[in-house]
Amino acid sequence: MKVYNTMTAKKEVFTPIRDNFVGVYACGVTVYDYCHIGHARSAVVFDVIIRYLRYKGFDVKYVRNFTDIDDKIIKRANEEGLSWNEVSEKYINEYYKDMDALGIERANVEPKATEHIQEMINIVQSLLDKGFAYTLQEGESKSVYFEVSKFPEYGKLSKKQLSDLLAGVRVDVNDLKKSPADFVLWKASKEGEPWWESPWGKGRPGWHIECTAMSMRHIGETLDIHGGGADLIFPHHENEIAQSESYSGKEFAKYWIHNGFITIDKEKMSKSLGNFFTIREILQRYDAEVVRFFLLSSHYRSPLEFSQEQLMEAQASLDRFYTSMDRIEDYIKFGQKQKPKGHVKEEEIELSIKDFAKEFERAMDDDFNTAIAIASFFELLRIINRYIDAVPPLDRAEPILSRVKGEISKYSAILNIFNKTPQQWQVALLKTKKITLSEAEINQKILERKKAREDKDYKRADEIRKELEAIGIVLEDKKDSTLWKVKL
RNA sequence: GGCGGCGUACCCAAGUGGCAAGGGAGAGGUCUGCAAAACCUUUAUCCAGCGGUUCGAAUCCGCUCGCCGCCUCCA
Repeated sequence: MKVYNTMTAKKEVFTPIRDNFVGVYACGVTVYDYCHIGHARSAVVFDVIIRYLRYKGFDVKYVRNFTDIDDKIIKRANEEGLSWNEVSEKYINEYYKDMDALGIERANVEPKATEHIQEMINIVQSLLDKGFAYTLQEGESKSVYFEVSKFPEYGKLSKKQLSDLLAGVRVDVNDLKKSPADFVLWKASKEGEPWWESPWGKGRPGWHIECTAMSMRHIGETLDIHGGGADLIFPHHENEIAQSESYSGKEFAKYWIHNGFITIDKEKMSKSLGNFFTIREILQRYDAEVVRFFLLSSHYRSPLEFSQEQLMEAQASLDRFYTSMDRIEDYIKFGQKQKPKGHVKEEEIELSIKDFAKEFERAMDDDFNTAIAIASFFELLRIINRYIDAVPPLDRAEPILSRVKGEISKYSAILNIFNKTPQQWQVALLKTKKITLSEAEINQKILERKKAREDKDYKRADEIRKELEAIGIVLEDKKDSTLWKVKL
């Protein structure tokens, strides 16, 4: 299995540090607002990576944190007249609502920064003791800064030269830091801000230190995989490396995995540009599976352009998938009603199933290429459709089609898409398309039309078809039944 | 300004040295009471442009053009 490592800028063979154990730490979210589709991408990407690592037999410990104290949370609390922890608690709950809807599995540990204050203080103290950090008096208390020049490898992840960084930096006149590139480990708290007691007086943690404290406590001093959005490479992960490696004297993480951005009109989606969509507003109009499919339909490192058209396409692809699945189920249920039209050998289907599994793994082994993994499902379905078209005898077709279903559900569990029944998919569409007609009512209409057709009252039958189509339901007549589908 | 990435058909999107995956859309056909689905055929002699390396390049190298990201909080 190969994984692209931001540190080396190459795909590398993946080998865990400790036998079969894989410790993964992914930077989660700062909980001060609703999550947007960019957060969803990161969450879905790492969800699939974790699922695949487990499928490969690794013993994965997945840690994903919540940053529950920082400037934005404090600001939000002041705006809403709440305490900082009421804000963080609220948005953690909202986070779970969105992520659960998207089928994101919970991490093994989901630690909060504020539950690790003591660990952070210990690390900061140690960095001071070792001479990597210094204090500055700020008001009543002191802040602690990491002195970047003490870490010669600074910039190795983001491929930046310290001198270049300093050249471009905006100098704050009030800044007493030894160097503008130095970053805060522990912040002296200002009047009215939340604080914790520390050797430096009342203060709160800097942003980066929490990840060092939490990853070391829950995994160890060296992580197998550290991940997050590409925007975290600098400065967040760079700073984490500096403080962690200075503290432990060990490599902080073996593999660095970063997902690309969601763009809108080619520009990065961001709060400041105001061009973002929250997960929940998208889920109003599209089923969560559509969103997941969309997010996995391109490689995780590529930029991904978000638009209505993209979501519609994802929806159409899923519909095609479920239509084929329905056909398979239908064949198993009703079997052969016509004379065989060809002679597709079952051995060939066996082979195709094996090819599908191989192709899926080959794709995922190559830096989690979900785009190809998804394509492999469609390739298999095309072959199965062709097989069913040949009208094979049921005694031969039933076992092989059941196997196809089994294989599909085995691999779809890794992506956590393609896992509904065709029926559930259509019901999900009724909901997102805001069609108020119930399944029972639709079936009633179908029954009525069936009678009309039996009486050769095609005029009435067509009326019913048109009536349903007007509210967004299309009918497909099959040999033994009529299938209803939501018009896309 | 420094560093990095991207540019593949009408649209989305794989492919990183050996005849250009997959999905959507379009066209023609088979099937069908009608319709749909499905299947078959078809849609890039070519991968931003120009040059080079090679028996051979979308894939490697150089230059040019265009777009984007990071350098400040950010998934």
